[in-house]
Amino acid sequence: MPEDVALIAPQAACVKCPIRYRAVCAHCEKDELDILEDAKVYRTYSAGQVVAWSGDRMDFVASVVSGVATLTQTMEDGRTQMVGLLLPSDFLGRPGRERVSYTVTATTDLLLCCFRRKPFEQLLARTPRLTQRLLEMTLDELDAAREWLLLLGRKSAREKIASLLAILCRREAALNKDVATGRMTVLLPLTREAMADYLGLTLETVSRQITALKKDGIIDMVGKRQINVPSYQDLVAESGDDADGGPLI
Amino acid sequence: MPEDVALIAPQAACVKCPIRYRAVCAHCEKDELDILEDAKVYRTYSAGQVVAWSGDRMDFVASVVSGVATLTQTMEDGRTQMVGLLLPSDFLGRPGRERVSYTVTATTDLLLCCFRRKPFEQLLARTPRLTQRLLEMTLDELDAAREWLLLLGRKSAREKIASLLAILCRREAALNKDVATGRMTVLLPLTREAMADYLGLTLETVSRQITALKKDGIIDMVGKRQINVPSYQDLVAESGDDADGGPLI
DNA sequence: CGCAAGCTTGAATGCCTTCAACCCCAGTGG
DNA sequence: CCACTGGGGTTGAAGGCATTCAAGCTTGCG
Repeated sequence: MPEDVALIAPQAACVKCPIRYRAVCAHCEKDELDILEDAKVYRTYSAGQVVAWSGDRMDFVASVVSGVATLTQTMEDGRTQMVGLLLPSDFLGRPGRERVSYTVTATTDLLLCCFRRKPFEQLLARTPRLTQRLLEMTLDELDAAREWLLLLGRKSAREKIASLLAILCRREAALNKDVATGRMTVLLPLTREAMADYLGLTLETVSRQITALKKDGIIDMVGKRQINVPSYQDLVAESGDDADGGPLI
Repeated sequence: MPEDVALIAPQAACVKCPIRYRAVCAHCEKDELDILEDAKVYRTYSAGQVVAWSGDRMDFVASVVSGVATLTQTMEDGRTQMVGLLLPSDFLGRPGRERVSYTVTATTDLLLCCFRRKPFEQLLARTPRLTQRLLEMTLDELDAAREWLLLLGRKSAREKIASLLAILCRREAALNKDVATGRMTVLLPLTREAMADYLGLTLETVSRQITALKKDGIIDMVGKRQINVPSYQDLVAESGDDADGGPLI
């Protein structure tokens, strides 16, 4: 099998799914879940693999079950900006649109729970609960994008790095139904270059600022990818956000 | 009446509304429209007025009928980033959230078609068409936010200005169910400072780059606010986007 | 008229980028 | 076994683009 084709993985039952209550299917009842169960296919991608190129047809939408994927936009001269960071339970694809607008890349090994687009759209049309959940998730993503606009538009390189690490801490904590605080540790799912594309910086600047945060005791590292945060609050203080940093409810 | 309280304006019938087929109510049937008709109240704000401060309770959601509003985020030290630009037919507010996350400001005289939040949420819950329309609009806004991320993260000051003007040209054309091309003219709904907040620049840089585009014949101006674009294509060429620049469908 | 808000222009500074060299380390094959 | 290789990462020096600070202009309006 060619390396650039996704593997179809054996699939687990929805009721045992680790993202059962956080993904687009969160509020589905038994009968709706049965329909999704029949329509779904698991696919796996390995770190670095491109899931779809901008402009490609994509005949499925999906939930991220495990791993991390990014959405990126590239200008003609090669400048690249990440515009989406998809973590477990996040939704990939836009119902009603058959071509993807952004290049989708697996930055770690990735497991997607895929639904063929047409059947999924039909189910959407007759399952208000599903539409409502997707709306809720899209609104959350819009809020996240707006935080990101502030980061890109107004924050210094140091604040950008601290913000990204704080975001990863919060997502990590949320996975365990917890709240970020005190001592934390994060495994970076991104290369320095991907971090730079997220933050609108160069990879050299990312590297320098990580070194600076390390020197100042805000973080320390085990290898290149594991980051220990002695105090989440101190990290947030470096991010330029106000104390809680959490979204309003 | 104190200046900072919105005026309640006399309201027109929904069937004669200029945004009838583009706003959140676009796909509503007669009976659904009747409910909205009863629940709606028009409010007007004058240019510069704040509609709601970040963190305020807002007991209504609304459609922009005419005029322009912005959503902005401000850091503790005063750095400000615009995170939303609401033009006619755009939706304001988030169902399910009683406090606003961003400061909402009228940058021109503004007419809002307001719905009390609770009744609107109830209608949403039992009117799938309304939810679907709101989902569609939110997805469009997310796409726009992602274009914006590229702009803030990777474009030069000159490209940023050209991009903003091109966006305004496109929105202007869309109002007339048209497509931007050739000679265009835009009335800037934003001060230089608001443009700077949109673009992640200082107002001085905005001013300098507008002067530069003028000098290069990409635009010319009548007063400070009316911008003539001799060639929309030339403007887009300055924006760094590829030729069509339009979103994929 | 005179003021203030919005805007323009100039000069100096600084942050981040660019270009370049080098390090680290895991995987590979002689 | 170990030299080789290449991807990912770090560090240094120089330069550029946008910011900062400052002054002056334009225009609408009380």
